[in-house]
Amino acid sequence: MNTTEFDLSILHDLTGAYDASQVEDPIYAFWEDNGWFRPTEPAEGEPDPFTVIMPPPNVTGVLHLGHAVTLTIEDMLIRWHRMLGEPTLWLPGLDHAGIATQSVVEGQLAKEGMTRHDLGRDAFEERVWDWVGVTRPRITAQARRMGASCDWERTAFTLDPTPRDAVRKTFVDLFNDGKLYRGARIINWDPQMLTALSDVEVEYREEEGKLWHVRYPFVDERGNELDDGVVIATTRPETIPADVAIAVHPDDERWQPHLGRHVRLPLRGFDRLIPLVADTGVDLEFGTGALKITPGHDQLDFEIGERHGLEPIRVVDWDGTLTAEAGLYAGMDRDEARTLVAQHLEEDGYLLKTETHIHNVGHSQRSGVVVEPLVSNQWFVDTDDMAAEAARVVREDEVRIVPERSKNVYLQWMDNIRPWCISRQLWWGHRIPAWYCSVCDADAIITGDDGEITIDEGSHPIVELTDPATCPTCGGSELVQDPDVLDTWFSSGLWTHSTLGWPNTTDDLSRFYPSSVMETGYDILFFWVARMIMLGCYNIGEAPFHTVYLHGLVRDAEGRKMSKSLDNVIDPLEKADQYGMDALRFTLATGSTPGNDMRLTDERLEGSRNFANKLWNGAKFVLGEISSANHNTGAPDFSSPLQGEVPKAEGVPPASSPRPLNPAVTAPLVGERLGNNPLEDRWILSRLQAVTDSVDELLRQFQLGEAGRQIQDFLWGEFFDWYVEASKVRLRNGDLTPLPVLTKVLDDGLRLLHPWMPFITEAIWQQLRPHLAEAADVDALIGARYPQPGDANRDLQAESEFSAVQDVVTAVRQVRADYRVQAGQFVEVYVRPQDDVASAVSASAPIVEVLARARPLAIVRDRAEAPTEQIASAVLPTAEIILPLGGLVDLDQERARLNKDLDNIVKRLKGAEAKLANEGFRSKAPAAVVQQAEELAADLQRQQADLESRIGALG
RNA sequence: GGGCGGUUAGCUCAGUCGGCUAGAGCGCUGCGUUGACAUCGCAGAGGUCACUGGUUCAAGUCCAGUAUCGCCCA
Repeated sequence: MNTTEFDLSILHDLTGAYDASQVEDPIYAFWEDNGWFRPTEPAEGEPDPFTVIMPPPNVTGVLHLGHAVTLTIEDMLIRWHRMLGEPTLWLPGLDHAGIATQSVVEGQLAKEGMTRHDLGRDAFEERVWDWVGVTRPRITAQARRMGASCDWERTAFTLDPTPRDAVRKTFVDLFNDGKLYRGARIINWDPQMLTALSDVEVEYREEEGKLWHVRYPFVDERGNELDDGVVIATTRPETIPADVAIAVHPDDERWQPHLGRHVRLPLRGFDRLIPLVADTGVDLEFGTGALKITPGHDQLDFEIGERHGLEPIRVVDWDGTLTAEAGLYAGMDRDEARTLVAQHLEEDGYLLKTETHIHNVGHSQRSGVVVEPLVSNQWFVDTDDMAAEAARVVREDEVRIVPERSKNVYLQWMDNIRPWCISRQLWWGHRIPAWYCSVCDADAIITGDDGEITIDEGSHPIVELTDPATCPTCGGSELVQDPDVLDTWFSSGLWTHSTLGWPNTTDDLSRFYPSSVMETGYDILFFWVARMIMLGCYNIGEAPFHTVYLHGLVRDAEGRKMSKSLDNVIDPLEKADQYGMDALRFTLATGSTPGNDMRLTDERLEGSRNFANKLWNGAKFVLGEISSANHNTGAPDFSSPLQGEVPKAEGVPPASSPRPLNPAVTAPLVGERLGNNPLEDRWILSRLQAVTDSVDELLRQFQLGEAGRQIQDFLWGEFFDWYVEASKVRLRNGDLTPLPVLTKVLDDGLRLLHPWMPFITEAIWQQLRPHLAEAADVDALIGARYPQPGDANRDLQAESEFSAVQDVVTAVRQVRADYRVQAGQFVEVYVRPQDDVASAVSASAPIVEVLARARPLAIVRDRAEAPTEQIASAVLPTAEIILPLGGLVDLDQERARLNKDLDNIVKRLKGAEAKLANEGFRSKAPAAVVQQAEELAADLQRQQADLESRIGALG
């Protein structure tokens, strides 16, 4: 690899607190310049590649916290696998986002007092491309700041030539397969954007409306109105002009005798008679049990209408006003007409009652206006077969969904799928590759006043892989292309393979399809994940990824969803400026469990920043010690201890001239040598191994948050709080033997943490690298090997022995704090350890002395060797400690302290004895559990006796 | 209406093989500026794990139901 040496000088000015702003950008450039983001070249016998296709952010706008979560999680997975030595590909891209981008640009035009129609289609498209030219680099720059280690050379855009070809090929294949057709069906219409929407682009919100109870009178043979009739309850009286029937449930006995009779539309200006039909789609419980059937403006009614051969009537027009079919209400707005219709019904005596009613109203996801279901000529994909296959691959675990519960959500949706409306009346996107002959389809091609065309019912689309030149029927050459564009999700649905070169057969496609993990938010499970699985299976014959990982949403401190209208949107880059990108990433990555939402607060970001700072300073200590050791042995030292007084950049050696290393720092820590190391060394290395094992397991289960928390707990709570402090005892005596341990734990700790906090770990590791014998072949932490699980350094005895030492230190500190002993003052301490830890405690006496400020410190075999007067004491599971504090000791206070401990011990002993007295426990619980309980009871008994005698001695 | 999730310390959340004296961070109380770090250290207080019942030797954890908050679908 052609290596760019990392310039250590950027770190020289950093003193005291860690300053992310000086580190992150140079580190990112260092990785990118050295080609770390590219997959390795294919090689014989290489491991299976690990592949992630990035969910393409919209070219509109800026990256938000949702993107930050996506990029963080994917980057972590990629970095982890890269460090496992697998070929990794993380393929980035951008989505043209038809409706979203178009509305942004239309908004810009509006400010200039223009509409897209003023510009015309071509000029408008050009205008959008200009805008995309601005946003694309902005978005990729933001992703770089977040540390995304994706392969920018493979960046894809949904409107690039290859994805265009993929769209064309899929459209043609589906059409020839009979799975894609043009037809008049009921769709969701956005009366503001003036386009059709798919079902999933409609958001239902509960709103308070009214339920009008309206009587539709029966008529006699001569058409005269009778007194009785059918009462229906409706929320939309303005659609009465579009009513074609009344439906009741076939099991509803009330209406059995009347089926087939007709009622009259009770509205002024209408004399329409409509039949009473029976259909199982009617809800017996709702309203009056009778339903007015308006196939032109309701999904369910449309289906009922189809079953009964009822022709829809359209009374609501594209712009949300009423059509000529609405009689005297024509031209009114929907809401206006509703009020007036209700008023007329009341005046005419057909309105029986009005009640307030909470119901779900569909709104356009994009414009927010109430959608109008109406019958329209659109392109539909018949998804039944594809959905069946897409359901199968998930049901049979060919595709695994994390968290598991989402599997049911997915399957339920797939099993109830409906035709997918894929045409949009927009200008920005993939133009539908269908043409119409201006001769054969002359009736269907309608040219509006503005010169724009629409295609009416009964057309004969020409769909071919290449643009047709002539009509296959008449041979005419005047062809008109379909004016609509495709649903953006149609092209995103192909993303898993169009980005790899499909429909061409490419090396990337065969090497990287299917990808390993598809990671995205659970909110686009239907929009995107479902479509990718359907289309991936359809086009390639194999599901597009092995695992779907769905993350939760980021909410504000109050748990609210972020939205522009609430003005509670948190900008990830602003937070990164404040706290550092590593801190933001760590917070997002450890803030929740898979699939659960999280709240982002400044307090949590502060905590992560503090952790980064702790790491920086802990590393500073270790590097400083290594550095001075190298000075002492005469080895040349070019490293920076992360402080200001170090040699400047010219001291950095070229990579080709390795420095001599101090063997005290680099000698391997295994086998006999480790066995002879002091307890604290064996303990921390065992703990390191335990954490490594656990992290490996958690990562494999996608428990990224828990894994991150465990690394943090280990580094801060064990390495820095205990081992580093303990190591100072030997180091201050001129004993350098802790150095290899400090080096090893720091090295592995940085490796473990790298996927979460890539910048700071790399920055520190670059300082550490010159001291690592085993890392000579790797220039960067990003490419170093991830620590692997194993047993070599596990030492359970060392863990329990050191735990006893920790208990002694903590207990001494506790007594000191209770008696307000001055923090810096050393006090005399006697420790009477249990036999099984006695030698370990004795050997660790120097550590106890320093960490507990216990001097002189005596390790004794029995109480007779320690003072008995004016003492404070504590009884631990593994030891008793005695502090002769002289005048500080207060008999009442001491009695209270010991009694409190005794109460606790007695309570627990009772519990333990009750458990052991239970025959069922002894016979059914595993032997190890029983034995553990017995040992615990014995310990507690001894502690009880010790405490009682201590209390007795107080008089 | 159907489905899913949450309910654990003052707050935000972990606790994914049932074996626990239920943890962390923040906040709070006391002490502290000790040669990596005050973005810090040491010590402490604080919980009937929403409720009811069940399974089990053993339940925060499994099952059934209830309450409540939230999400998805109709």
